[in-house]
Amino acid sequence: MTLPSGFMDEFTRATKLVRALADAGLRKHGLHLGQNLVLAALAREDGRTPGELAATLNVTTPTITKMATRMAAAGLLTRRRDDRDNRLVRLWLTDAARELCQPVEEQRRALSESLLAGLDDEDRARLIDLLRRVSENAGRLHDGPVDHE
Amino acid sequence: MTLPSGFMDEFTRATKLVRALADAGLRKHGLHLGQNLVLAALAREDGRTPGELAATLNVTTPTITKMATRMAAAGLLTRRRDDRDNRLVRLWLTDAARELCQPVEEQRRALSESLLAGLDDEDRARLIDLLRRVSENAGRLHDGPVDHE
DNA sequence: GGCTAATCATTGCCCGGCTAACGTTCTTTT
DNA sequence: AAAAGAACGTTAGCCGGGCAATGATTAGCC
Repeated sequence: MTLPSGFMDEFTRATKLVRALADAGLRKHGLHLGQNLVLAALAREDGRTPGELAATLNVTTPTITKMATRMAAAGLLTRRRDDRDNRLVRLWLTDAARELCQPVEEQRRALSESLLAGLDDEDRARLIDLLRRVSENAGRLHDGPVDHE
Repeated sequence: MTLPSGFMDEFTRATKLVRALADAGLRKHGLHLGQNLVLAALAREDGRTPGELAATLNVTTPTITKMATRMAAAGLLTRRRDDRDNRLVRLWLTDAARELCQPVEEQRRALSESLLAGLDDEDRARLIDLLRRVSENAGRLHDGPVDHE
């Protein structure tokens, strides 16, 4: 009974702090938090559609389109409609964006390392495993409860 | 080398899922995500100022004032200026809000339990401890790097 | 006492997330 | 072939987060 709902408290606290740090780190490269994800996804496979990106990033399509608009304005990507299916829009990274990938990834790795400072390999593996199990539980709750009321 | 930056990935994934579930849960009580925190803080001590709330919730003051505006519109709290110091604004929960406290807290506890399903007490304690250590690392990084460049 | 400083809250604008409504463009069906 | 349907992306509007600038009020220092 020493932890009534201590998990939620500690979790939200951690997310806020980590989020702030990630944002600060990205900002140094002229990126905003979240654009990181689009960058990485497109780096792995260029020319994806907003819908595809949204699915792989676990966000909604409107989130992607708005981010794409800002990133296009920032010269990070270009929009082009698909030739065969004119409903589709394909997003392509610019050279400028592609040059950001590596430093951003490095910065991300460094942040991860800093956050895990003091944890040995066993602790890290355990933390990741526990987070994964929480996510799995969350995923189950997502689909399951279509709701009684 | 099996986890290049697996922590960040798994962490952001977990935060998104947990956030979504918490939001859905709150929504059933007519609350929005985040108002929960204001509610709990005011329940513990009513009549606090936006600045105080912001400090305890680790959020900026504008975030609180905007949330206060919405919550006031929703009939959850009332604004009143301090008599002695007219700069200060004090926020007071309405009876309606106070009646939400317990069910919301219960719902929060239930969510926590669901998320931790399958984890024994030892795992839970470990997870919370690991999160705390991550937060501590993050906190240190927050103050420390006043930045070299 | 009066002028300057510091302290609050608020407002405005940005980013990221959501849902809902809309307009286009294929696909299917008939 | 034409009409109904499905699949996409975009827009609009909300909430929660941030920062910067404004305005009001108090505290401090002449």
